Amino acid sequence: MSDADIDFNKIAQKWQKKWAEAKIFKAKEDSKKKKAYILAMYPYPSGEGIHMGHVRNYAITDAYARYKIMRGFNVLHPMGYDSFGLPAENAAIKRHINPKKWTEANIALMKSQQKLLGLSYDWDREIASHYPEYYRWNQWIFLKMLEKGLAYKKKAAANWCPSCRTVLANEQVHEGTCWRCHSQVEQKELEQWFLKITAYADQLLADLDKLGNWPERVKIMQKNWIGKSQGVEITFPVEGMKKTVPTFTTRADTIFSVTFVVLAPEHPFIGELTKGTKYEKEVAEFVKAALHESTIDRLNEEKEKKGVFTGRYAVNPASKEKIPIWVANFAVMEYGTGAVMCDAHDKRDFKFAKKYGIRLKVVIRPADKPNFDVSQLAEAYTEDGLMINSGQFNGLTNSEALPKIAEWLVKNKDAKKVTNYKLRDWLISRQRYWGTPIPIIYCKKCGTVPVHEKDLPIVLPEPEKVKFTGEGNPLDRCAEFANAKCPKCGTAAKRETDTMDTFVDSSWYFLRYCSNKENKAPFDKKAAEYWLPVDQYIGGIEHAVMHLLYARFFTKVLRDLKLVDVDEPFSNLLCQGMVLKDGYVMSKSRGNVVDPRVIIEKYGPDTARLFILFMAMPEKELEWSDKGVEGSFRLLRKIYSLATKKVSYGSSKELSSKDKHILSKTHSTIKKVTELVEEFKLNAAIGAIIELVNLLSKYSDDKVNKEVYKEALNNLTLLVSPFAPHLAEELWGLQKNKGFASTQQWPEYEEEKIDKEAEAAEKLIHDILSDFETVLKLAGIESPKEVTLVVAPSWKYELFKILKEEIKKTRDMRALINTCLSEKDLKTYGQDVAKIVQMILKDPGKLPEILIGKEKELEAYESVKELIKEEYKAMVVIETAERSKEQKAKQAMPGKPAIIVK
RNA sequence: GCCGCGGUGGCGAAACUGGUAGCCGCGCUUGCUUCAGAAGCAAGUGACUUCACAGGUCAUACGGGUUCAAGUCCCGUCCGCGGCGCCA
Repeated sequence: MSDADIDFNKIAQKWQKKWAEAKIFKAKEDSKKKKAYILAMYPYPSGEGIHMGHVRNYAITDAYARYKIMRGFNVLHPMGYDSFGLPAENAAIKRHINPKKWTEANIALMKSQQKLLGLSYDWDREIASHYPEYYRWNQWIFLKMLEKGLAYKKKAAANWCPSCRTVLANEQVHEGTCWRCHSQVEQKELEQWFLKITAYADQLLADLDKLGNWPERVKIMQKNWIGKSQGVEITFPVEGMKKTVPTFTTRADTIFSVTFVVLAPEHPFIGELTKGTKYEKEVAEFVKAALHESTIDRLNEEKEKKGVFTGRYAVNPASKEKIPIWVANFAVMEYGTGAVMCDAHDKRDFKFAKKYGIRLKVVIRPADKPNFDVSQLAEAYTEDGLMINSGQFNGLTNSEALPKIAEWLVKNKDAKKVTNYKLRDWLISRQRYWGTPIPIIYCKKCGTVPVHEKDLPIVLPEPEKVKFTGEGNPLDRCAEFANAKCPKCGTAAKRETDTMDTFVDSSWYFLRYCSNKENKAPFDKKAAEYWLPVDQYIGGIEHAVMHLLYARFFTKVLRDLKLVDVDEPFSNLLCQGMVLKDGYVMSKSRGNVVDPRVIIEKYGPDTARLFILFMAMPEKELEWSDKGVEGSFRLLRKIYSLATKKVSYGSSKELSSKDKHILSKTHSTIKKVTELVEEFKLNAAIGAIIELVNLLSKYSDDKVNKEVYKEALNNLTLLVSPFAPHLAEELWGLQKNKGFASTQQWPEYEEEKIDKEAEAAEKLIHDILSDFETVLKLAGIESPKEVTLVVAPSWKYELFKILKEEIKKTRDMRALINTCLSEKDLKTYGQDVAKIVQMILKDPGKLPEILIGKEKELEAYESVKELIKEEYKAMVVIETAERSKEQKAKQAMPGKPAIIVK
């Protein structure tokens, strides 16, 4: 069969069918087997189907899952769809498409593409979050949280388009205007539901330490997101009012420097402070304008800091000075108390004070500048130093003073110790149709009443009954849905029409896979106990904080509800780098999506998988290009033809050096690939496989030993299986093996068969011979009578190899140099390795014994000698290496290697 | 802006705890094979220097520093990507 006849797609279809028939990827709880739960983040079913980023995610996950299967694990490797979300509703609004049908068509599309790839999913466990059987459990968990006091309602701001009378997602706001009507977007306060993730802030922080196999960067991001800080809340009495303004600070050492206080524009005191004063109007106008800006904008340090004086003064509890109270856009209500004490040792405060001519005062000076004054400063002094202008604390360093001042303020009842977090409670209300209805009923008599558990699920009305105009929340206008009876008193009442953030869906879906058909609970407890935690979770780095933090939070809540017995959901995490196209993440809006089907149709799924894996290390970001995809295809074809090639084997029972080389390479490759897969360096694992393939194809005409060659091919097939499973199955069959390659035992390497020197020697022989043949050609000699080989060992290479080993052993370069060189030389040449190497190169006679490792090489030269003798019937003389001779030899035969033919 | 990550040949990229920078692949060059093309096989391929070999010089975004030794560690700058709480 010629190569052109291989139809990789046909092979793929054949084996996909066989796998499905034999149900080899069906996962079943089995307490006798060690389990491995391998999970790729479930995708949002986009209208574009899957793109190369998905292929990367699935190829990585599948390779690992298949590897684990071959390692004898009971593997759970499921797939599902994160099928609620805004795009479906946008499609409904813009193009009048039924969001449910749209979503389900997208799922069908994605699934068909995933099936093309031949992934080892247990499709019987498929889930989708828009199924009522799924989201009823979102509602159930919500009710449990409500019981526990972990769900509550409060006012919060949302983007509001006044002309569409609707809430907008950040995504729907373009440069401050509505995506549809381009009206100016406002911030509007609405009553919304929150989940109390802050109750778990400490645990979420502390348990990061348990996640030893999470990428460090993800843990750091989560840590910063939680943003725990210890500090004090200092109370500033307002002059002339029976009122105090509390402010949070971690820098109590600067209290004597505090010369003004600023309030966030949302701060509830503002009205009261200015009521009836001449400042009232100006402040109100400022507040109104400031509230149009988003929080990110306001915190942006480059953005202009703006503020307005309230006309009121507070008293600094430490210095007793009268200090002005301002309102400023850089203060935010969400952090601390919404009020900031400002001083000369903070960049932002300093700039603000300069701008508005507010008095500043320094309390920390550099140790070397005794006469330090605020007038000398162009910007804030934020370094450490000695305390000045701070009463009894003068002379201390500021880090010494900090706890003392805090203590003193607490003792005087001007402050209390508090722990502050940047983490805020999770706002889950969305004013949209395509999400999980929040199971709450509002009754005029009974107030806010949770839906009865037995009445779950609260099912969304069919899309046909809902109008998607882009105005307001469609559910509000659907009387059939919105009208309900109060679960308590039975009178007419209104249903909550907000739906849940889709991050709720994805916060526990990994549990649902354990028992996706369970209908009495979110999941079967026993099954979850068996499968959890997820042993390997794989997904994009873009989920480093939100999804991964919410899922951890849910797991802890479910643990406290005694539903699961783990603290953490994902014991190992791999964040794959993103696949970019033209510098950006692939997305429809950018129009840079690459459909994998183009590659699959042309080359088959194995090529597509192999190629994306081979392109880069999984963690690294990747700029997509299909340049080189041919290379992966060629590799598969090469493996195929290698496995189907008729080889005439040698008859000798003795293993030749080539056989030894093959044997060693086979086992060293098994070792390497195994280690690399464990480390997820899949690109390098494929590289190692390529080396073995190249070697086998090089030797396949050389009368190799049958057993050795067959063993190599069999092992190669198994090593290839996680990466190109269809091809592996095909070859497994052709090699007359039974069963599926996919379920075979992963090959074990035998250390004693690995002989690095045999591998190196073979390479050397090969190199010399090919050089020799080239020289013959160049010289126009057909049958030489006498051949002199002048062998120049590569000292530099040897030297560095040995030096490297020695350094590793001794960890002391100097000691090593001393054993190699005399004191005089050391002085002359310094301690630069390169120079030493040069010196040694110039005078090989000086080489210390450790540098001489020629024995194996000599053996190789002997082999060359034998081969030449056999082939050319010539007499062969070997002259070992003096550098001068090497050079002479090279000069005698310019352009080519150190071989002289007589 | 803040948090995190990255910047290495013509291209995708390797490099263990600092120790020969560029594994493997693509592309390219030359040769073999072929009626021809495709495919395949063999050799070469960071840049500069040199008739050429040997050799040398310079190279991991930029500028400094630590070290016998830096892609790797430290400081600063520039550029790119992700996240920043209603995209998922």
